[in-house]
Amino acid sequence: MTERPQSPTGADCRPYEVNRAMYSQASGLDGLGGASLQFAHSMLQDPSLLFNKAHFNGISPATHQTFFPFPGDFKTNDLQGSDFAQPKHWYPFAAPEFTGQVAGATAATQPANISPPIAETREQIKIPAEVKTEKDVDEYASEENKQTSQYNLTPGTSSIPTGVNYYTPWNPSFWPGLSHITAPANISQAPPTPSASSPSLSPSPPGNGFGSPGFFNGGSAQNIPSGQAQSAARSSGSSSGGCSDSEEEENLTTEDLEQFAKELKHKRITLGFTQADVGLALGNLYGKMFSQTTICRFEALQLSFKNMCKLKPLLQRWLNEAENSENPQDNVSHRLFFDIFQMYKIERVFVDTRKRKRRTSLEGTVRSALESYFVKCPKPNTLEITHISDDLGLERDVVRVWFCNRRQKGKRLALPFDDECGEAQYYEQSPPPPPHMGGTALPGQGYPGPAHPGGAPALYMPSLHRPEVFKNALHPGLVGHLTS
DNA sequence: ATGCATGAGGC
DNA sequence: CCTCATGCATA
Repeated sequence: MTERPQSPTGADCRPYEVNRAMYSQASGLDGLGGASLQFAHSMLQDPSLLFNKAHFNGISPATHQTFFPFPGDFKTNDLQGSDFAQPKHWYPFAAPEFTGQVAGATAATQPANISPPIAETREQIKIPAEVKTEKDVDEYASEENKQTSQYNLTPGTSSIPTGVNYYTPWNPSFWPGLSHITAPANISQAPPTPSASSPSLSPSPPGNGFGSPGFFNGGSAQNIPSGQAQSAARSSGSSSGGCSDSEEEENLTTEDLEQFAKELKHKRITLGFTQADVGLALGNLYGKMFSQTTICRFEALQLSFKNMCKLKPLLQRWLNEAENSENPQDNVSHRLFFDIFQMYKIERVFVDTRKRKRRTSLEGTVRSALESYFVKCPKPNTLEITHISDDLGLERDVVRVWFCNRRQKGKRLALPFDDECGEAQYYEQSPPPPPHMGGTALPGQGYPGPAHPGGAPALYMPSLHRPEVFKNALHPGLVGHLTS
């Protein structure tokens, strides 16, 4: 009941279709932005497109506006030249994380001229199909209601608003850029206070007038054929230090990485960028963007060595770019980018909304219990998993995933050893090698390289803080009464 | 900053 | 089913 084993396939597709429909319709509407719409649309589907300079440069402010008429207008009306002068409500949903994470956007003042279209939008947006997949959706929601106020992102959940209002806050900070860029002619141009360059537009560095150097540096960035950057990562595999490919074939050591990570973080902050900014910027430079999470992990050295090696050159380059270009113009680009990215996000939200399983939140007790089990057996087999899930009253899959993640985490923390023998073979704690259950020695994706100078987290902390739990965990039968 | 999830490759 | 790289959603 509580679980959503899997999403019903048929239903899943709906959202997609709906969206597509919306877009196409929009493009048909006016002749106004057919091309642009397509452009936008493509990007929405493949964000990487956004990051090619070529594309970007091609967008002129004028063109830009053509974006507006897209999602929101699928309704019909507007778009007549004059209407255009007003803030369009093409933006039905607010992208949540963007607000919170990306640019550290602090919702600030809201350009008066852009009144949050939300309300209107709401009405306009009627999801045609009425998303009947609600059944499922509801289930999701139902259980979630507890604390997931903002989680009701499901289109159709409550029948209404097609999932429009869930994302609470309409965050003005997304749009400040719009007022500037967009309106060459139409929008009465919110005289964005010049300085207002975006009070809220986050990436703006605190003390820096313009905030986004290097975000889109106009010329310097060479664009790398998007696939490359990433393709390499995975396939390269094998040998330890193998962070080959791409252009930078450096043989990085843990130290290098550590140092770079530090440098990156420092400079990044100095320049006024958020982790999310960097992730997006990478997209611009390489056609492959990364999330705040990844950047964060990189800085915290929480990625596998190999992964770090792969990303380092990219970040290095971004850093260079960012340090150099400091022209105001970048600001514009930046904002523009943000806007576009927004759309991308929007669609994603819309779409993903139905697909991704809700995030299970395990209680502390349960976590401890799992931890205990993990100590005993980091790699339980199917049967054991079943057993555990049973015992803890969890979905099997949740348990499985938990172990997967736990193992992964363990490996990440593996520390730097010196010597490139490559793989650090120690596997975190595992004190007494559990004789029975699965093997315990896992290969590991730890770091090779020389140990770090200052403080590296070499050790992994057993995360078991409670003796009691421990006790329970010790039950050979795997079934201890943890919760009681 | 991190927990849980997803998906592509591998066996 | 696992490992890995990643990311959404959260605390």
